[in-house]
Amino acid sequence: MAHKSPSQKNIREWAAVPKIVDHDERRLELVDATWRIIARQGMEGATMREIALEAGFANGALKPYFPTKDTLLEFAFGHVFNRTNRRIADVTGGRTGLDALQAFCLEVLPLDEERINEARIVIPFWQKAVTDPGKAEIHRQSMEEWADTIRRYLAEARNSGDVRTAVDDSLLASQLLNMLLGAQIEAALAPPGRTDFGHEAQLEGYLELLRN
Amino acid sequence: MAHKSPSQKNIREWAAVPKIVDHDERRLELVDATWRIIARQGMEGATMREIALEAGFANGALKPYFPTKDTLLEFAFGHVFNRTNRRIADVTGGRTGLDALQAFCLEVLPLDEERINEARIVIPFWQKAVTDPGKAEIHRQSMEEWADTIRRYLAEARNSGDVRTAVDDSLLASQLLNMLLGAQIEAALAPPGRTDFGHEAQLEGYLELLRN
DNA sequence: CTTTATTCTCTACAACTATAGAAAATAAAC
DNA sequence: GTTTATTTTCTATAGTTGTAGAGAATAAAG
Repeated sequence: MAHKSPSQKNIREWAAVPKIVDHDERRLELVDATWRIIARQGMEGATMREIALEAGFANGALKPYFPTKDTLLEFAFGHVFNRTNRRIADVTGGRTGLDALQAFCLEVLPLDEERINEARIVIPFWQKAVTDPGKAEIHRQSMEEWADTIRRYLAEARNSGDVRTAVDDSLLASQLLNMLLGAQIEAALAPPGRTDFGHEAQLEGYLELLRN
Repeated sequence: MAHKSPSQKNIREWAAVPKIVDHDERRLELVDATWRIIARQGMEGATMREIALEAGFANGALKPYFPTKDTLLEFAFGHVFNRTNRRIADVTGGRTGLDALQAFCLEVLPLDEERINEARIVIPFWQKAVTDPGKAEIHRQSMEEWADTIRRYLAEARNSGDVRTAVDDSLLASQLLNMLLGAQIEAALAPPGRTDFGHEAQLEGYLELLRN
């Protein structure tokens, strides 16, 4: 515990109180700078110095907020995940069945510049995860959650008669999940500026397969 | 040109001829060592010193065979690609239609330890490709070739009546390709030792979707 | 102004990197 | 043995990295 409680700020009754920065907010600022660097220069450019510079600080200013680089990266990756999941929750709220499934996929697919950038961030994360069991576990858990979600929507779609294929739902969920991951790679490796990969049509086509 | 022609060795008529190593073969040795290091310790462990050690040499011994690290890595990545494509050619030879398509996919999927290791290598490659247009182009071209192959098999399968779905073949090819890429990620991030991810069943299920 | 706690800059450092190149080891031919 | 061309080791170098920590800058309160 290096910096008191991060959430309750400016609570001090007796004396000089020059505390200005909200540590949580600052952490998010730094994560945002990190995010920008990785998207622009790739993981190799994401040095502590470069991140600090991007955030408008000098070399050592990150230390009080992230004791180590790995802490910063872990936080940054987690933040992207959380944001994606929040967007998913927003978009699928109220929907069910194939409709919800489509909304879910459209939110995960790299369909605009922002989400293509996220794809450019998730690939370095995967590389780290290859040799970092902790990060691999984060990924595994996220994917399991997503698979559960997909299976739930598929079950609803079967009840309503929208999905009629004889293929097992668990297989379908795995297929769809892998398709979504593959789409990240395609988008992340494309030359900057490209935003159309036909992923919507690809998704439509897949959902069509499920209806038969 | 640092080391004469690499292919024609031991051709010398007049005097002392102590040349022993076949440069091409040595390059493959070094690439193999690199491959092992990346699979075991990840990309971060693949330093020139570590690679040399793994190959049984000292620090500077790689220089005559690969003038720079990037040369070595590019060659190593290319070698994995070529080997995969050679295996694909072996396995699909003589087959057509859905049969060939299945064989193709089963060869690309990470179904055994060796191909899971290849998945652990392709992810670092992807990360490099995110900021290295040259490597991205290698990937793009490979994927285009694979997509062509898949489309050819799909066309054959339609002619024979095996594939009857109304969904366009190009969309199907993209779907399948992305599924294959996603499977690489799943396998590469799994804890070492796991070899069964249900990818065969996933593939069977997808081919079943195409038949309807 | 002074006091005081916080925030940030700046310099320093040890570890590690790719790479270069001199020198030693090597092994065939004589 | 000597000669000779190749191969490999070894040491050196310049650059970069994450991290540490002293000190300066900062800003509110008295």
